[in-house]
Amino acid sequence: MKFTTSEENYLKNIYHLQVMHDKKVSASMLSETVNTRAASVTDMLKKLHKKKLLHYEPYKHFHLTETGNRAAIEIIRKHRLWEFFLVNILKFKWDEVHEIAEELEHVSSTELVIRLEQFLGFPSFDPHGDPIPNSKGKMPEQEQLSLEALPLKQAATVSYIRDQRIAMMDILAHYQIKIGSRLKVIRRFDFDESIEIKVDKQPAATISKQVAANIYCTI
Amino acid sequence: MKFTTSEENYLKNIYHLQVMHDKKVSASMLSETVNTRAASVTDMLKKLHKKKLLHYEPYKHFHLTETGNRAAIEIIRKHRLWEFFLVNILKFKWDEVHEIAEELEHVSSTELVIRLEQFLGFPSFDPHGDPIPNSKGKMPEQEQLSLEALPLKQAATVSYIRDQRIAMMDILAHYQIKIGSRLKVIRRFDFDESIEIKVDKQPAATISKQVAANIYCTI
DNA sequence: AAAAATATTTAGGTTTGTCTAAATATTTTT
DNA sequence: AAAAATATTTAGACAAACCTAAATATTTTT
Repeated sequence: MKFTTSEENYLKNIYHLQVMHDKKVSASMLSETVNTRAASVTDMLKKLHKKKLLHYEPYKHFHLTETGNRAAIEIIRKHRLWEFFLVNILKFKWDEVHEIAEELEHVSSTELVIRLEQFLGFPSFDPHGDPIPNSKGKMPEQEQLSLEALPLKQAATVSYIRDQRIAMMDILAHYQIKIGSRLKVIRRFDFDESIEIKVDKQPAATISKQVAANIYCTI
Repeated sequence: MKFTTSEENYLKNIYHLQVMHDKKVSASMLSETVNTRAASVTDMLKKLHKKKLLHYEPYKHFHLTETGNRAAIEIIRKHRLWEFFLVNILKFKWDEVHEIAEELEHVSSTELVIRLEQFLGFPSFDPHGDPIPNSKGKMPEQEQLSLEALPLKQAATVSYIRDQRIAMMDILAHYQIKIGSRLKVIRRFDFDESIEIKVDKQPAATISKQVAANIYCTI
């Protein structure tokens, strides 16, 4: 199926909002992300509904159909592959590529995307660390970063502990860190490479390099 | 200046028609190449005129202004660079890339084009042999092909005669071939590698391989 | 549970780029 | 040079995607 640029932008943004807000997407949220007045959003929601891309009833929350979801993922796939291309092949900086990829993602050829992906070596993550779905729409497993590698202030979810011996578990219990905890690195101290972190709603705490190196998380 | 996709397509097509028909471009010709009814073409001509991209007066022939010309060349430049990319990097066949390049040429970032060109090694000709203008809009010298290499039915202009001895000149005079003649190869005979050509408005004629090899032309 | 605030939709417009049909110019033929 | 043919423009519509203002639903507050 082929879509207009506008339809594609709506699909993509609905998808992102769904992921971020647990399927509960409202017209006003969408209105903000697509930078368009609510009344216009309503028009488009009806259009997407008529095309069976969206489950939608007036005044209710809405969400993508299976077809809509698949279409959104294809657009996101293109966006991220182009970002990868722009940064890794054309040597743009990672913060310069978003706008350009916003245009490139609407180029329609499927064959182009397949060949581009192949040329790039089937990358799994784009330069911002976002996963690149494969041609079947499957997202790769989230990349895991140790706390040593996690960028400052980047919120993350603890997903894996490498050294699982009791001594390590004691420390984790002490700081109340567990799989699923949300945390961010606030500061790194050069002297001993210790790092200050904030876990969930607790006050900030400082952990050693050895501990940090064993905690992995996903962004 | 930024243009809509539609404006860009008109600019590009006017440019091509101008080159092919010596500045004498008519609305009906354009109507054919942009695949749009004449009435719609008129609308766009007025719009381009108002934007000072086109010299235009009702019922008269029209031609691009300097600004319009420059814009058209920039679009053509993008088209040809992308074609080069598609064929030489993504390994498409040369006859598969036109449509895709028609979309890519409208991606607006100037920086993208510059980096793409650099990545590709500043190519001078696209996979179809068409010249790629540089970032200042200058076309490289046309690639010259001998009649032996000229694709069947490809219209070309005679630009150079390698062997300029009298015997050769006699032959050329006989066939009324001179620098600037328009010709195309109609047929190649396997037996003696002679080729049938059509020069200007004359009836078809057949020339030997030796003669063909000495006539160079540009597409 | 009523009032107030907020969210969403409807109604009626606008712009861009297209269309058809009719009017008008220009060019070609006789 | 008049008639016929062809090319171009004008007039009036339409779809897509947006807008504002007003009407209507829903949610939150009191």
